[in-house]
Amino acid sequence: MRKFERQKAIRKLIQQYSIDRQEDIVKLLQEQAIKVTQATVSRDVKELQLVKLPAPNGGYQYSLPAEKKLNAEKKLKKTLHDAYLSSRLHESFFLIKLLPGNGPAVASLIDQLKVKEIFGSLGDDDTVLVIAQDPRAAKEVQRMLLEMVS
Amino acid sequence: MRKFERQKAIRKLIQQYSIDRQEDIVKLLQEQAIKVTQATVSRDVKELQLVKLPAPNGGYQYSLPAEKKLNAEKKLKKTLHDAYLSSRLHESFFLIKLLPGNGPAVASLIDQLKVKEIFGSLGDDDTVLVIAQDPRAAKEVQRMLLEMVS
DNA sequence: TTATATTTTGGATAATTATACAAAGAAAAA
DNA sequence: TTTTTCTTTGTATAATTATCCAAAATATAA
Repeated sequence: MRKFERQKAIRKLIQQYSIDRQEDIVKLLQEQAIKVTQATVSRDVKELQLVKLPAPNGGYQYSLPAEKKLNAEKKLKKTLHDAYLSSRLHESFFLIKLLPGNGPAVASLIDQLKVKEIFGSLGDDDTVLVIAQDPRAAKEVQRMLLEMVS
Repeated sequence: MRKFERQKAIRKLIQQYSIDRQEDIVKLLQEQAIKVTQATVSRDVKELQLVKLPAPNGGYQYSLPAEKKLNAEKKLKKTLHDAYLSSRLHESFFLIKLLPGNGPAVASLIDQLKVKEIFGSLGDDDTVLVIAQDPRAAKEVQRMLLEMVS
């Protein structure tokens, strides 16, 4: 999906550069051959819950909502990368098989992401069950999580 | 100082209500007999480093920059309230006497506030020395900290 | 496939926020 | 005190962001 990639790119951009205008995001995306308007970026900023943070040195800067969430994502990515074995999608469920011992941590990290499509997740020793709002949402979740593995 | 009180009121307001426009802050301040324009609120928002956070349920909401800072202030207030003995101001220095054992904690909490007027602070067992940018800043700091005691 | 529903997007603009400038106010100096 | 300097504020407006609406794109159903 185009949208998800773009949002990912936006997250990367605001971490990399000091950006204080959505128009600048538009320009930087164009350099990556991603064409969008400020209107779309505004929507993305909202969905990603990015904030325009008054910087300590005067001026402003777009920023991730909380370091927490960021850290959760980093850890999840790392853990998935290390412990991921396989996964299956069925209706609203996305089931992940992991190396033994990693289930609870991964389930907890997924919860911390607070992705709106995810209703909840739970993990036993080597398995995590992610429950999405509906089958379509589950597909989104699958895409998002598999993205992290690679 | 008028400004400091107003900013304090603003902080309180955004914690109490779900506010998504600076104009609403203006209105709510008026109910407290504090008259300001949106322009001033915009400056206050910047100084307080408040952010307009996209809310999880759609919509927006002004919010404190990080819970961290808030917690630090709460703890500091509580500790000062419990352990404060006396204080003195001299040039750029503000010296606080505390019940024994509270110095390090208070110094650390003051640092966490990241008030721009404060250059740094250090504490031994029962004393904290706050070093301000200059004598005027020190007065500000004194005012702010004594405010917390009461 | 074609038709239908859903999602995403851009254009235009409304809504909101930030700031230049000048004036008022407060502090410091004389 | 008066004068000078620094800070704070409002007005007006520039700059930026959010959203309405319609079109395009995408997915789902038939």
